Amino acid sequence: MEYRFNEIEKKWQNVWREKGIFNAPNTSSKPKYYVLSMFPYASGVLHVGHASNYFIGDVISRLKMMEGFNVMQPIGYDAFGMPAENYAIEHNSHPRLTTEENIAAMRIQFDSMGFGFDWSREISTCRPEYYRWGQYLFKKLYEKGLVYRKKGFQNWCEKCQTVLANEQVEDGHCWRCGNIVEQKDLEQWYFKITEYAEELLDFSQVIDWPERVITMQKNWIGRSEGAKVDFIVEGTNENIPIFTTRPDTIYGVTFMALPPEHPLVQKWLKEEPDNKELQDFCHKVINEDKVLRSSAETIKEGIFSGRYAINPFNGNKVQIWITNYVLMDYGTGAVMAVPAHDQRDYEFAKKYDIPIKIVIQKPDMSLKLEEMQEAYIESGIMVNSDKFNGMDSEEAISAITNWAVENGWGEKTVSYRLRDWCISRQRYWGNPIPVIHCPHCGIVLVPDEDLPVKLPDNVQVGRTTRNPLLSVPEWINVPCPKCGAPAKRETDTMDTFVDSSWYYARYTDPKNDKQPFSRESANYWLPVDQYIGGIEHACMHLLYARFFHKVMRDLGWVNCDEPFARLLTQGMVTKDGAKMSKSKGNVVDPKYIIDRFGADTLRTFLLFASPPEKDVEWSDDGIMGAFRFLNRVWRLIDSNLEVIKCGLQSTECSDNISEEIKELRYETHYAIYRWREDCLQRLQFNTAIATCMEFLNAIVKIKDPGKLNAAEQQIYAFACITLPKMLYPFAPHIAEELWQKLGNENMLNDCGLPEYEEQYLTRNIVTYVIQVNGKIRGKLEALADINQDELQAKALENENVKRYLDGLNIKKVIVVPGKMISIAAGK
RNA sequence: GCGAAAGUGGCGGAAUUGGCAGACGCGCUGGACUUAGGAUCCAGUGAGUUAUACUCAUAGGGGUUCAAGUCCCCUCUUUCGCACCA
Repeated sequence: MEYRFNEIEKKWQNVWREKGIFNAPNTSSKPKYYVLSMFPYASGVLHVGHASNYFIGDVISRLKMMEGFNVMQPIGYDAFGMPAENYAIEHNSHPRLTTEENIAAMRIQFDSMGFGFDWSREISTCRPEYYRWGQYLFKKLYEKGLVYRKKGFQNWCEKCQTVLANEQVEDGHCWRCGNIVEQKDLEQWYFKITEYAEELLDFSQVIDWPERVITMQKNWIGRSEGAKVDFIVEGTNENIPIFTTRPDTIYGVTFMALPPEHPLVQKWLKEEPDNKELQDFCHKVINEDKVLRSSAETIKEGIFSGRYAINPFNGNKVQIWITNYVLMDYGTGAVMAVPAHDQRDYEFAKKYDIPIKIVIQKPDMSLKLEEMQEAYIESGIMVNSDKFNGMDSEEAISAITNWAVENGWGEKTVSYRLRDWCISRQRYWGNPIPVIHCPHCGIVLVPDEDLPVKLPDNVQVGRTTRNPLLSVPEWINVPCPKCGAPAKRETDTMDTFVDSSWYYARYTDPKNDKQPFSRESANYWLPVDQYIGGIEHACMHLLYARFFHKVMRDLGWVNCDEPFARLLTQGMVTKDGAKMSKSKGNVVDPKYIIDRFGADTLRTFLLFASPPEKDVEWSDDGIMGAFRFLNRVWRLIDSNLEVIKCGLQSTECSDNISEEIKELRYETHYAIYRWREDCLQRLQFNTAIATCMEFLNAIVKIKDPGKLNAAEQQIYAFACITLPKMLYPFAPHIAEELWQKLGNENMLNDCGLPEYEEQYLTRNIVTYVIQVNGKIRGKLEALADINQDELQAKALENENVKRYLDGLNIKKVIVVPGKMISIAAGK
């Protein structure tokens, strides 16, 4: 019978569904294992690139089931957001409809690929049953003081008509549409992720995260230790706190640098409305592109404020400059400028003829002001620094900080590059922020019993460039929940990254309508044992989710410290060297492949082509290779069915076994051994599949199994029945079919992992390589347990070896048991 | 500029602790067979050389070692991340 993949795949997909084998119970005698692949955006189409991500999770999930775990592998949809809204606009429809249509289409696609998802846990972030709890979480965060509103200059994408978080700005462009990001002064909602900065730097509770992701997050959070020091504005009692990582250079301060956004500068602007130069400069800088402005290549500019600050350490009076190179939202938003020892300050001082003062000398004291071409930023010996002179500058950092603390001028502090997370978006298709603005009571949270704040349906998306919610007065105008006075709903919706920051926890209890999830479910399943997703989320989703998880822990909802114990960042599928994408027109539709070769072929090819974390280049020829392989497996078992079944029943234990079959027995157990290493220890599925192929080649070498004696048939049958087991995680349909054909009544997820026997992992005859002075000069076959002297003697008898030893004295012989004999010889 | 990872046949990729470099697959070459298929089976396939023998070969150069793709030093290239964060 030929390999009818279409029939087989449908058959088993139905069986799996009917038996519900992938529906994980929330209680079990088995240990739990939670496998999760980052949920897809509800775009309606899965190309093979998406599919390959989920195949990795599916392999792990099936392996863990075989291993005896209670495995949960849920799936859902990230369904809010601009692409869905834009898609609806293009199709002149409503995102609710188009999104649900998309989800239905994706479900069919997922099913056709044979995924073992627990469909009973399916979620979609755009459904009120889900987003209701996102609003509830927002309220909890608000109550904990982790939510605030702030007016300020924001990343704004004109095309998407919304603000963007810093993480969503890539090289000055919108991460979604590529439009140039502008600055707009807006009042926005923030989550205080910085409150958790220190803990987010701690990765001690994750097991197997790629070092790369950890480094990226650490850099993104950007912890700097330093000091805060107060400088007083001369003649006033106004204080300018500065943050510096180099307190050792404080005697070298020759000016102060403030950004135009600094509150003091803003105050001076009000005091001097007629100072045109000052007004113009500040206005110009504030409106400059933020990204451009914060680029190292931008020319530093500034204007003297006419005011002076007093250095508390020496009483020196220094000019206060307003500049374009200081950022308001880092540190204290003010810099003590030390041109001699900071390159940026140096450039600025040179340009505006501000004095430069050396306070750190090179160890050889060779630093001269006249010869300086750039700032000396290394450590050295303290000079011109009063009582600290002669001290090593590294030591001076703490000495000077302590001195400031003792005198009440400053303190030791830590600054982070990480900014608070701006979560408001001026778009319709997102989770409404559950807030009502009352003219009397101010910001009022929507009471729990009124949740969810549902998105109004009667919205014409695309009619206006403004937030469509602004055009629904019956939705906006509500009585204040506190005082009953006419009030207005918040029209901002939440960043979709909020929705995806806690979905992994919702899966543990997806139908709960009393709370986001029960503690029991969450604590049973969490943390996610294996998370799988793209590296592009290193500083976005993965950081946000860790933040949310820690907040939920502090709310007492979950016990563990981290959401994702192990993380695998999978590579993408490329075609013609580029990432598959609709815009590039290089997508491959899985349906096309499945119709022609089956899902098992698609899975096998993608998993075989490269290790999971590396990119895979799409190859039509590669598909053929995988297809051929599965056909060979099919033919082997299908055409030897009777012999195998007979062998399986045999209990013959005679020693009358040919060398050929002994070799097969060795190959079988060795294949199992390697497969287990690759699958369970290294998660290297490409080599696990290669092992399956080699194993098949080894079995096929036995030409006429019908002629084997009973003992041999038993070994042969064991090999043949092991192959479907090994194939199951990768090509589950064909594996189940062959398993059943061989007379098994259970299912493969339930039959345990293939087991090897230690005694068969060694061959009795081993090939030894003989090296002379590091070069291979011969080989010999010997019994594995041969003694060393005998082996050495045999090696020296080899004709070719003799030739190369001619005229030389043997100096040393090294025997590597079971592998080689290395002879070192010389004159 | 700083940091990290990587560099192996025509291609994708193997090589567990330093122990036969190129597993497995693709492609290619030759052959068999035929039910002419998107077949299948057999043999070969790093380069070089009169070769069952040898030489060279894991980006390049040096080193350690009986033995190096693997360890150490230098150089080059590529990819990724960060890049006025005081």
